Amino acid sequence: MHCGCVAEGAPAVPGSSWISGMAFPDWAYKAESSPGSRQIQLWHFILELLQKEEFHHVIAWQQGEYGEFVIKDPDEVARLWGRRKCKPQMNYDKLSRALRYYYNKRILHKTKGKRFTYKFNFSKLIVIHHPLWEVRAPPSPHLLLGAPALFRPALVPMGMPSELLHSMLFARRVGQETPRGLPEAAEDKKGSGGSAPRLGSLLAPCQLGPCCLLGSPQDELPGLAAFTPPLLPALPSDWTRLSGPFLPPVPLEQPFPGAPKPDPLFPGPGCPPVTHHFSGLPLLAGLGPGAGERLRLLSLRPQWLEVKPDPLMGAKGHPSPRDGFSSDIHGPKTGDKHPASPHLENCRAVWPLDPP
DNA sequence: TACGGAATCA
DNA sequence: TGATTCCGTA
Repeated sequence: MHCGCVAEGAPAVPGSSWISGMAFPDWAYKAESSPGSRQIQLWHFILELLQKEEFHHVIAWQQGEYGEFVIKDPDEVARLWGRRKCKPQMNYDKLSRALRYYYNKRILHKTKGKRFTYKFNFSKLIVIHHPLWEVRAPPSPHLLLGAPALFRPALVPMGMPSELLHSMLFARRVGQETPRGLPEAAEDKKGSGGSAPRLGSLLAPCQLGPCCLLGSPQDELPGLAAFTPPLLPALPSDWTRLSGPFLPPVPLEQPFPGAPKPDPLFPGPGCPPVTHHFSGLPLLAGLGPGAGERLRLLSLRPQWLEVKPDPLMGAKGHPSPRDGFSSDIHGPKTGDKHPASPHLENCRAVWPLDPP
């Protein structure tokens, strides 16, 4: 599908739920799952709408419920989605069918009893796509999403509260801009393939594909490979044990030379053909209220590292087998053979695809 | 309103 | 693979 679509500037609305500093990983655009196609996925589109203040009248986060959102105007959301996908016949019935497919994937679930209300399972979104992160890059806590060590499954038990992970994801509210970029990974169902998605793939001029971005100033990012984060002091190898802020201070928004200007939000009527080359840097959504503040509380030894019984997990903190991977909790492999470097271009993360 | 099967498409 | 479309059922 090709659309001559577009992005528009992000709402620079103070106090809005917009949280930048968050990047969607490549798998959000099914680069690996659908070779040759990098169309936006519905759940991501939903996130995009949610992060935009101007769409809060049609869809918005449910106050007090992390990851839960309400479609206030189903028809309008469907219309927007149809517009994005150049499917003028789209309606809520069809859109909701697509949403229901996310139930099985546990990306989303329905909030029973609440009309047009769904809830994201952020831990699934992030973790299930990265079941065996093996990072060949130094742990870089200042690169929240570029710090796979923080998100390797071993550190993110499936029982980890979604809202906590959610909080971790939206780092900007900590008050610091963080170079963004979430490592790519294969779809959870793709076990083989041998592809090794890497951090640092370049963004194309159209980051989400013209069709795929609502846009924001933060969207004006070059590829990670082209982005050199500010130099930061090397961390001690046992930084994960340290207490203190979850993220070291990082200078605010870096200028990104050559970054494309945001485009209009949606494709024109003709939906002209466009080649999509998004490689993983659109911004991840907004979030529920208070998450940013919660993030402040995160330390380098987050509470969830302490194994707690979880309804979804066994008493030992293991997830049910259907979660597909071990939840063994151990610290990040620091040190390894890779010299620490604050430069993203040195942060080539390679992880195997999902286990069978 | 919500769910999910089935066929189909790109 | 991720929808899209249609439809029967609850």
